[in-house]
Amino acid sequence: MKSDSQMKSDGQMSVRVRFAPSPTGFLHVGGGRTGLYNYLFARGNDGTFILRSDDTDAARSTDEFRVDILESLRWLGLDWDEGIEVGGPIETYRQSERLSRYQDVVAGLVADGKAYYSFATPEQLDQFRKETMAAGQAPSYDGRFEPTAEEAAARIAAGESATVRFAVPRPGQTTFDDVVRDTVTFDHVQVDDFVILRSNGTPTYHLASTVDDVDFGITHVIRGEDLLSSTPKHILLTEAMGAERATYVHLSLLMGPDGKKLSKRHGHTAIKAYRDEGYLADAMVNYLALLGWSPGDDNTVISLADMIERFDLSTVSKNPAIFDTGKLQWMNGVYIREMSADAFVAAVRPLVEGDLGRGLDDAELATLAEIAPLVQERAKLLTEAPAQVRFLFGDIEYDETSWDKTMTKDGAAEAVAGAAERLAVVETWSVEAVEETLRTMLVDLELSARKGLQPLRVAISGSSVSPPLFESITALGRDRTVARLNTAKVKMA
RNA sequence: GCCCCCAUCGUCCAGCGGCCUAGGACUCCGCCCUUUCAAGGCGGCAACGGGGAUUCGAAUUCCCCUGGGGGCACCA
Repeated sequence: MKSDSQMKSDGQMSVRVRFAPSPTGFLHVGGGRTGLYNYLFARGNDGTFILRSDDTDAARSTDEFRVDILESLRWLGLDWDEGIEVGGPIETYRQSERLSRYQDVVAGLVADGKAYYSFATPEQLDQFRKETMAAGQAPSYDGRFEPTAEEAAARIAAGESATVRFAVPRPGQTTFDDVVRDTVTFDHVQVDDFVILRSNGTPTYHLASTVDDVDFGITHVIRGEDLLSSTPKHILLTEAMGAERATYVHLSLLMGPDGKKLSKRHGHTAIKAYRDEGYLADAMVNYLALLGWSPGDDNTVISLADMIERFDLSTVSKNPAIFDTGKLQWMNGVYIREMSADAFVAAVRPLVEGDLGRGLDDAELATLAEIAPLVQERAKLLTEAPAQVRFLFGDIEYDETSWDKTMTKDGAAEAVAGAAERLAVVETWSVEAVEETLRTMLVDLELSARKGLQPLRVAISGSSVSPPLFESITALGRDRTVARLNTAKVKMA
């Protein structure tokens, strides 16, 4: 099955991994992490990262989800070498387009006696499961209600519909060495004779996924722990096809802050929701990588290149990690501060324009660039930026609490009036000149920095919280600064 | 009910028989810096789930218990 092209020059089988989401939902953070681990492993081992669409469930798959998954992956920067939209040696990477291949495999399995037509009714199966469970046994269906092969063939020939089930060999057991979980064994009495082909002729997940892993030459199946107990089915199928089993790697699942399975009620689970909230892809990737893996030393902020170099599947943690946005937020702040001012302006500009409801002209863009470094230091999320720079581009509203807290204090009126007067006549408008002017004023008026400067902040920005004052005033410009000071002065009188 | 997996600070990780009076990061709390808010610096609180066993020695190995998670579909 494995072709020569998959062999590296040193004779080692080259790594081929796949990320195979099904378009029945948005790409969520757990999926993102699984994709990332596949990506890191492939990149670090000179391997091939494949994106496949496990869309055998036509009823639940939608184009909206298909698009979301691709966009989310691209946003994260997890580019794939083969698969959806980029193509490769396989004709198609969509399972919905490989139906005949699955049907052929199933036909072969039936011919070999490794699978059989099943006519058991849902009611029969239901009752069987109830009874075996009540009897303290595993509710695994073993084909006990099925007719003989000859009879089955006759009924099929007569046009009756049936599912096809894989005949799990019993007694028996399947053991495999999972890279993160070590040796795992399942007794076949725990494994159901699972359906591989539905009565409508479409394959189930187990069949399609296994056939594809074999056909695509997947060497390492890296996926969520929810599939751990399905692995015997996949191994049995693989070997029934005469193929060699892949190496399995089951990643623990992501939990919500309450330790329960991560779900909507914990907040956003969709990757793109984080983008929209103002998270940076780099921060997200860094955070996700550390949820279950560490580079081994004390580093927590680590570049993608370093991650690739140091990532090691065998050191991935076995225990489920809680997805906690607190640390993600901190990390996002770190990444925002690391951005170049240009990159930051580019990222934040649409947000600012959206907030203003209009575009920024060149002069305003220059102002934004000027203040950008100061905003970067104060933002944990890109989406916080608009509120911080709003006073530079639009009309201000006074925050009531801020006003009451500062403008009614002793010296506030004098400071505002004095600043208006002095700033109006500053010769060269610069941060240094503004600072010098105002500091001189503080001395002249015998005001502390707190008493003399805070009122100015409220006057020009509307709030007692803003980027640093001298820079803000400088960026605002002389005319508007003086106008705002005068407006405040009138309001205070 | 049955099977499988997991178990170190509130959270994410380090630790792979002695280097552990258990280390780092986030959070939280002090202090410093300071025109606000941040950022930064310094310091602090905080954990090996319980019980056996092995061993000269156990967070590290084994067993049991407890707790958490996953699975048992014509979903993936």
